[in-house]
Amino acid sequence: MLEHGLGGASLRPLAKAAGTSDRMLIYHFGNKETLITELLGYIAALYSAALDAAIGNDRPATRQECLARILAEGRKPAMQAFLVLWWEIVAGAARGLPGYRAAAEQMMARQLVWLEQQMPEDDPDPAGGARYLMTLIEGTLMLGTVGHARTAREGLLASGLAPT
Amino acid sequence: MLEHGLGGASLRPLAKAAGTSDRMLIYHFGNKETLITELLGYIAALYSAALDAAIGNDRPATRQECLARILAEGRKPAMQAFLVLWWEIVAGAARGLPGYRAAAEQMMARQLVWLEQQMPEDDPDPAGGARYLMTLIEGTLMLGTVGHARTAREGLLASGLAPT
DNA sequence: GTGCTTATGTAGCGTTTGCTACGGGAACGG
DNA sequence: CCGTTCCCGTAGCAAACGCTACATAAGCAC
Repeated sequence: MLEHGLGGASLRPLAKAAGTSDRMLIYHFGNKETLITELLGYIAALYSAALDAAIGNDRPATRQECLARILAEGRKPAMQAFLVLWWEIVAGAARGLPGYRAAAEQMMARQLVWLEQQMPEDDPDPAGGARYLMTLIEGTLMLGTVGHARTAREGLLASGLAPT
Repeated sequence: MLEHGLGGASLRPLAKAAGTSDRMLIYHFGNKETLITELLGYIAALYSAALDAAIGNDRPATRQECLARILAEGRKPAMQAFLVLWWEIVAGAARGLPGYRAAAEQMMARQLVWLEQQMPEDDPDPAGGARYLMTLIEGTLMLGTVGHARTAREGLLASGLAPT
């Protein structure tokens, strides 16, 4: 799925990659639309599980360190491949395709509670701070995928949240 | 184009919307791929022109006001329709489709210089500040399109850059 | 053993895809 | 007037699309 894309993928190559036939995909899911929808739900759950697995038992001491850790997480190759799918989900949500919006919303909500848990223990405003960091993170990720990683880095640097 | 999408659109409905036939599209552009590529370039230029037109001669007094103005600009219906296309471009850039990355990079670079010009006159660090605001803006836009506008707003509020 | 449900392969349906072959009309240069 | 070039319509190609019809096993209930 990661290499074929979500909406643009057709049943036959997808089925071949899964080791079955297009006939079986339709048999199990009824039609392509519900296939995609259920797949989006699966991906969202998978993402939740990945977040749970990535939760460290040592909290960062500062927001800056918190941000640095998360961005380092996002630079891992596994996450990189996932990001390609993520932007397709965002695009689908923007276009109003069924299921995309719900999946994206769920994943962001999950990421938010994860971020709140990862905030420094003595943070004066964990809830607001998590939302602030989240906005910065998503902006950084987007700028990174369009070749403006440097812009984002310099922005964070100027904000005082610079990941050294 | 705005309603048919970029990559997912097929020649015939596209041509019909443009008042010609698919035959003509191929005649003028050679094939679909260069059609899309040139269209991306055109969109990037169009975006640049829109930014030029939106440049006010009165600079905002504070970063906060600067951010508020830009986000208000992004909430206009015309921009809303354009955003749908934008996320498709980001997704294409992430997937490595030809032309997408270049177009996205160009548009972001253009937006950056625009933002620098729009920074408060007495700002201590216009370059860094613009990059910081840009990261926040893109994060806010993304969260907005997946139904988390509230999250972004609360984040900006907690950051002290709250648009009232 | 006889039904019945579940799972899967083969073949193909009708449509859409990007693209091409062919031909004709309009404009223009000689 | 003739040839060339540009422009565009009609028709259609081979491939791929989502999906269906049909046959066929395998397992399980009785």
